[in-house]
Amino acid sequence: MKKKPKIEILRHSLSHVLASAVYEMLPEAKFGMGPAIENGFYYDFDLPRTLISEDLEILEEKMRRIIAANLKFERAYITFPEAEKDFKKAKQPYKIELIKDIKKENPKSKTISIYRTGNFVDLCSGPHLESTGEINPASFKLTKISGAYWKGNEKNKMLQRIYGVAFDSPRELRQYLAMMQEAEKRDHKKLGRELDLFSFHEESQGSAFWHPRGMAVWNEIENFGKGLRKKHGFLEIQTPILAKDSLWKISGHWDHYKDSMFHFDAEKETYCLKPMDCPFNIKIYQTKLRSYRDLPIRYTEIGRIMRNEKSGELNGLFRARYLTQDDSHIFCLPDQVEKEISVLLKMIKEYYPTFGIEPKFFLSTRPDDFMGKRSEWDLAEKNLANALRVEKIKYKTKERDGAFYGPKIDIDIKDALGRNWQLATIQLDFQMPQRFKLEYIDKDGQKRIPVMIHAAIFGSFERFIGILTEHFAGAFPLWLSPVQVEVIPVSEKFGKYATEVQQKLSAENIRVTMKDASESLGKRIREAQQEKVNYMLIVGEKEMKAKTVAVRDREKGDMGVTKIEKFLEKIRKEIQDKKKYAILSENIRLPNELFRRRKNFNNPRKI
RNA sequence: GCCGCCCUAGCUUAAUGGCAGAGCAACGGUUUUGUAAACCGUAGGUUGUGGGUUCGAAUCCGACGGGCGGCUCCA
Repeated sequence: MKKKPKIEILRHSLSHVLASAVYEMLPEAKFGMGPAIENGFYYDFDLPRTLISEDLEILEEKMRRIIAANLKFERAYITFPEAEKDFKKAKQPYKIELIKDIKKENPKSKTISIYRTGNFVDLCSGPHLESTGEINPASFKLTKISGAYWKGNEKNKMLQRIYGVAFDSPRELRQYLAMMQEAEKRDHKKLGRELDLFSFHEESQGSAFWHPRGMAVWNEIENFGKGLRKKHGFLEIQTPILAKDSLWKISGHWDHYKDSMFHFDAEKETYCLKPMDCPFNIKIYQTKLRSYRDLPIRYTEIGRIMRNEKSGELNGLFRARYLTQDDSHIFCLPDQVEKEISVLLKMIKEYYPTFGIEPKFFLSTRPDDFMGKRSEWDLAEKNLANALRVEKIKYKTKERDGAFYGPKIDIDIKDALGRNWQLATIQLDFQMPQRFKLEYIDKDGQKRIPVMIHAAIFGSFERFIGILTEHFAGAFPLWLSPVQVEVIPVSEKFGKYATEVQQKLSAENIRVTMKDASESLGKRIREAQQEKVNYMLIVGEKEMKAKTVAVRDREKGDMGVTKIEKFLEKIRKEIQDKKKYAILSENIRLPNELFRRRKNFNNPRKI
């Protein structure tokens, strides 16, 4: 068995200490589970009263006292009947349930492990530290209270969960807390407002309103994605947003997702706003008889879809009710599957590095509510795994996380706060073609059923732009930037020349603005910096006479004077290269690194 | 949807049961600026909405709306 890293043992031990402190405060507490997690730990309790945030301070204090008392984590093994008896006596129904579960999973094992510290005893597989004294009392902190369903099941009772963060040293804890504070500054909802990219309104919950500057980013991404698809033989289509329920009944979505589909009745029919594009793509496939020679057919669509996500699940651009997918559907022969998947994987490998984002691959396997035959699923999962192997892609498996109609390869990425979000997805589907009775005429003149592949390269425009905004902390690389250049005349006398410069750039499709001289030069530069404009062109007496511009780089500051044509040439190349700022491109994977760099990098002078 | 927290001007916020106040932004004027905040003034509020408690509510209580952090879900 792999030995657990020390930090994990520390975190796990702290969850035990937390439970012990809760026991001290509320002896009638019923205990759930308390594991170590990334950056810390939590413990679930069924308590006689609701916790408030002051309770966290009290509990922290109690924990510190337990640590100071240097109590031993005493381990003992007792038999299952003994365990059941003891925890029954202690009125711990959740522990009894756990004991029964463990017995069921390990019918051969005779004993079960418990831990004692002071007069608190908990069921726990360990390992823990030797004693509480090994914990540095300044290297952990209780952070939040939330609800959590017992065993993660919505139908079970909701328990109160206490979260804590913990590190080896107080220094690391301080770093982590500071980093989270920094991360809040790059929250896409905040930056979206500050940079005038998009807004949300209570009348249209969960749906972004895109402002002109946000559309600049959107359009660049759209064009980039379309270009990539065109290169790989995809044909663009567009389908409606509305269809009768009959279509969704055939596809199976009605049965699986009726509650989270928007639908309404009109003229004795029920209509649904589309939560998916696939059935519509299928309708286009079905408009003629297809030959094996026609396959693969690769459709791509900017799909505007609506899902009635539960209100508590919404989260800015990351989880929206109205979203826009960069959707693709491939209809192919069974022996073309692996190659098609490979092409999609290649596209993903080509796409993400452009933004300095490293995709993390997951293979999601057959869920419990799957449709179709096990043998088809086994084959589909094998196809996906093979394609991943051929492309030499490292991946992890997400057991039972596939779509109801097929297994999938997902690409996840972390946001500024370290939360994972799914972006790309490739789904292999033998079910929809059967349900919709799709066919093609094979070599031998027989009708056969094609295979369908669903894929999105970056998932949704909304989520992807949200991730990008946080990734770059709003300082977009030139090709994506809402405002690429701002012309700033030193005084009104040079307004005419500044306009001339602006027009010259604008004619080259550069996104350029100009600020007239009603404010001081310093202030206008400051504003442009805050708007994260990539280049400022300052023009005055000297520049006007010599037909030059003084270039100020958003990151590097004053870059000296140059001819307009020369500047144009430089940025044209920078845009073409989709050059990214190295400093900002790696931050998502390296939180500590990020914090250090941000300090140096985002350097508005202290005012 | 569930648990907890939050909502004061466009933004950031002050006032914790007793006159809703400031900074930035906006607008008007003066200034015409050389690389991160010129100066003076004006306007902007049913304190998310609608109830209750109170002599008196931004403040206390419950309802609704919206948001945030979790949970659940994510085709």
